[in-house]
Amino acid sequence: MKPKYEEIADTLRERIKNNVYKTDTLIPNQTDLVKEFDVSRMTVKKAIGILVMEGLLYSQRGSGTKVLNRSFWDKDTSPANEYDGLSKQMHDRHKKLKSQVILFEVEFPSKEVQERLAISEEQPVYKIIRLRILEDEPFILEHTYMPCDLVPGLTTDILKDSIYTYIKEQLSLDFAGAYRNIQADKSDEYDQHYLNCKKDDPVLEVQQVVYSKNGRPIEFSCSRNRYDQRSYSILNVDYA
Amino acid sequence: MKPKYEEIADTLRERIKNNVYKTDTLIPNQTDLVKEFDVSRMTVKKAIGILVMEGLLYSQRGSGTKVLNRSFWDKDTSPANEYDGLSKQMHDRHKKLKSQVILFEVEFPSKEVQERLAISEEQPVYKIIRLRILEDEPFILEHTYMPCDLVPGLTTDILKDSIYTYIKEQLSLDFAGAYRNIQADKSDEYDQHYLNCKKDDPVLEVQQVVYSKNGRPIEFSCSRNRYDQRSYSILNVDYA
DNA sequence: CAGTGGTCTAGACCACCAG
DNA sequence: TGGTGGTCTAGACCACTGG
Repeated sequence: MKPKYEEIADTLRERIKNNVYKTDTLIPNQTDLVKEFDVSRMTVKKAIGILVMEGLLYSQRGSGTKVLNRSFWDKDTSPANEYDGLSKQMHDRHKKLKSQVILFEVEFPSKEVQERLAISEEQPVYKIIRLRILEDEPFILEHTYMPCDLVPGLTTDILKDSIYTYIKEQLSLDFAGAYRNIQADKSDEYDQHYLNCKKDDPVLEVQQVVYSKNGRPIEFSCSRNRYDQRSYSILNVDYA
Repeated sequence: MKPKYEEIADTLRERIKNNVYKTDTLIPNQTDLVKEFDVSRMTVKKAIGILVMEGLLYSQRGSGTKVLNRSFWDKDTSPANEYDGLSKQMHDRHKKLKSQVILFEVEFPSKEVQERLAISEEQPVYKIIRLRILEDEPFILEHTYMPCDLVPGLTTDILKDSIYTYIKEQLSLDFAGAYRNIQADKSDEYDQHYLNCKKDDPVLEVQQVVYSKNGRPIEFSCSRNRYDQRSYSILNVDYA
């Protein structure tokens, strides 16, 4: 059962997308929305707060809540605050994503992996290297580590499809959040070979640790992105 | 006057920093905090929500609210969701930052700048190029555009110091949020000259648009960062 | 000035996790 | 089963914006 404020947020989001609430106009005030949805004002406000965070609305005390023009971001960039997996992201954009499994094995974790996944050296981890191919062009070279006990039953078939879908739907594990670090780097021979890039092409490296809702890190990964194919975007709003 | 929930959030943050609430232990439950601060539970919850967003606390229904171990992020990375300006960020870390003004002029905006700053072609903008030097090493080459009418009275002296301090303290303008895009790029001759980097060194490029609280974009800038000196970090939490 | 959103209260019920 | 945090209400007062 979804909370009411999420339902309301979904409804409002839909209205913005369908131009029921037009860009640069004010949406109905909170008292009217209270009447329409028959909830208390705190609930309406919380729903609006979500859309403010998403950059769709902007509230100003004294004047009202305005629909923002979001058109010019949302291009080919990846929102750096989503971590639902590449498969879903590309599926939503109707892009064709394939994954080539380069390596899939089990090992004891190195010092760094132990730290990132907060596990001991005796807890085995999957080590996965995948090449993600977008519209038949090499795109991202992805090194992933996951604790075996948290993600049992992984197979090559799953890796070719979507790990995240498997985790969510088969294992019923939810994500609580993620920590990411983004930097530029020179490409090494490995990158050049798989990403099919030139010797002096840089790569965009994204390291991330994803946490599951029970508090344990579920994934540590390092993505080497073709510099000309991928960029990250971040929207930041001073919470209202 | 700060809202109560911010005051409480500050207090709790302080306690975490001072180890009054220790890592991996539970903080007092919300009913106890209600008694201590003599506020309603909604207010306590909102305060906790802020710290959850900051990655300091983790709440779980049924068990309590735990202090997280934040130690291993927060190194030399820059949080990608702060935009208080480099001067403040480095001052907070006790790093010595200097700025060399390479260009400071006024012009009519190009098509791209018009779009980003949401202004017409007749509204003049400042065009600023600064080299930011950290601990006597070139660090970032920064191209900035700002609408003249929003930021009147800019001088070279201000540019050498901190634009953001000037905007906040002298002009009393507050920021509402920012939008950023991060990507890797090859360095051009301009970068190589000023950042003192090699021909095959990549750069990390960050474009950003900062919005003021009245809703207007106040800055459009493009930072070219030395790839070996700077990375961005993002913490993402599914709002609780 | 009227109207807006921001904060806050004092309750209530519910979903979830532990022992 | 007892205790936790998550949601929600029906009010209230305040701060700010705009005419």
